[in-house]
Amino acid sequence: MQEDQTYIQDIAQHEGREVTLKGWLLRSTDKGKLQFLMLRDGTGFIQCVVFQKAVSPETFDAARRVTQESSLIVRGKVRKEPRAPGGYELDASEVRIVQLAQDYPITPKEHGVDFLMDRRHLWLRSQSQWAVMRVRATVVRAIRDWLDSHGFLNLDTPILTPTSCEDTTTLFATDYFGEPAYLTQSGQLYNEAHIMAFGKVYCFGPTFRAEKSKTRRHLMEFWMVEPEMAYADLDDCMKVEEEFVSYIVQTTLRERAYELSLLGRDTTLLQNVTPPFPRISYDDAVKLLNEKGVSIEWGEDFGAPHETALAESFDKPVFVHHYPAQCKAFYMEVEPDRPELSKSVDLLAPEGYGEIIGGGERTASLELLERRIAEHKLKREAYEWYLDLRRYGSVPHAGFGLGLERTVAWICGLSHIRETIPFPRMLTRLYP
RNA sequence: UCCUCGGUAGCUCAAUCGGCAGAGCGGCCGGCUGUUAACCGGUUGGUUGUAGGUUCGAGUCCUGCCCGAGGAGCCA
Repeated sequence: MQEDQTYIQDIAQHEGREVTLKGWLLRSTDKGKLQFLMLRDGTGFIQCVVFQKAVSPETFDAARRVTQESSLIVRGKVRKEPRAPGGYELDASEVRIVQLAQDYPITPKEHGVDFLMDRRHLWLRSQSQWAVMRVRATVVRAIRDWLDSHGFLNLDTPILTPTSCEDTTTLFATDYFGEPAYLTQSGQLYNEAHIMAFGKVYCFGPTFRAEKSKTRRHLMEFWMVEPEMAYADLDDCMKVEEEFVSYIVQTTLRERAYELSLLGRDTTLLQNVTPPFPRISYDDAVKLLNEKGVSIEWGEDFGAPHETALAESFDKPVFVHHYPAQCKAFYMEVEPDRPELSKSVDLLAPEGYGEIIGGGERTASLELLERRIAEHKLKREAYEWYLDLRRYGSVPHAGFGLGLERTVAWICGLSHIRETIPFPRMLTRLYP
């Protein structure tokens, strides 16, 4: 039987007491007769101090020999220590090496992206990655908490699908007992079936896009939460989005302040993320961009430089609504007075993080949907079930998709999305 | 897919006009009772991505290929 273990996250409750910590060596400093061991156990970090005079020769020898990322068990007394990182220190009485690691490749010094990505399974042990993953987990929980407590039923959608949800992007194909099947790129269409049965729903899972995108904002496999609401319009959609995103950001700021500080994140702008968010129409956004010298023609979709320039004009996430219908998916509702506009809305994050949400009102009209499917040259027979949703009790409805990794990158202030998921799937990387 | 930049020690990089392959870190040995990516002394460490070519001589110049990074398009 394993002996009792204390977790570093609870260390303050054990001040003055003898505890056993089990973990790995993050780094150490050899001062001769004094050894500093920075121990991590997955829940946190603590410095263990080993004085030669205070311990057995075996323990001191173990403390002197232990290498970076060796697994070890340390017994000692918890002491408040302002000189130590974290404020607490362990006066070690016993150090036992579980396994002595040889030549751990990731040193505390600088490394290149390729080197680290090749060793992603080890890189995850570093402090910065530990902080990011804990933020990610909190963002996931905040997403579920908010939706669960606002009447949304979690109902997941299939990952293997017979057709595309949107016509614009590329699909990963696989063999389904002799038939082609595709990895989902959105749960959207199935969500629309769900709301007609359950009212307000969300799906939350991995989605796949075989786009040959090689940017700081793209992964081939990413996680998306997609809420969808029956009897909701574009305005309802924006209200939900701003409450939802504000809750996610404020919860993370409150619960992950330590992790964000490890990442060196300046949270000043994040404190600002409270409802309401500014709203700008596509028409006005085009005008604003041209005034700012970022030229764009009406009817073009925004690229990364446009999104960045727009977001720079506001100190909060900003809604851009009523994009030209030609820029958006076939199922988008159109504005009755101006049928060239879709009732769509994107949410652009500040600081150049770009679009974190895309969504809007879906068309309730069978006739418009049939026309759009034909215009987009989609296989009509694949969408018969979807058209049924308009035949039997069609209602106005709206929803959106929030990209988890982009949201985490924004909150953490990361320059690339690849660090926001444990094992990113990128254009040229499927390993490890 | 396109544009730009890059590939030299385990890592991060340097190498002048084409002329002896270098440094810091890491590792190893030694020293140090307050280190935070410690410091001090010593030591170890090379098929210069790859295949050709030019040259008395190529890390350096030329051509093909491979790999990576940044950006674009597309999107969350």
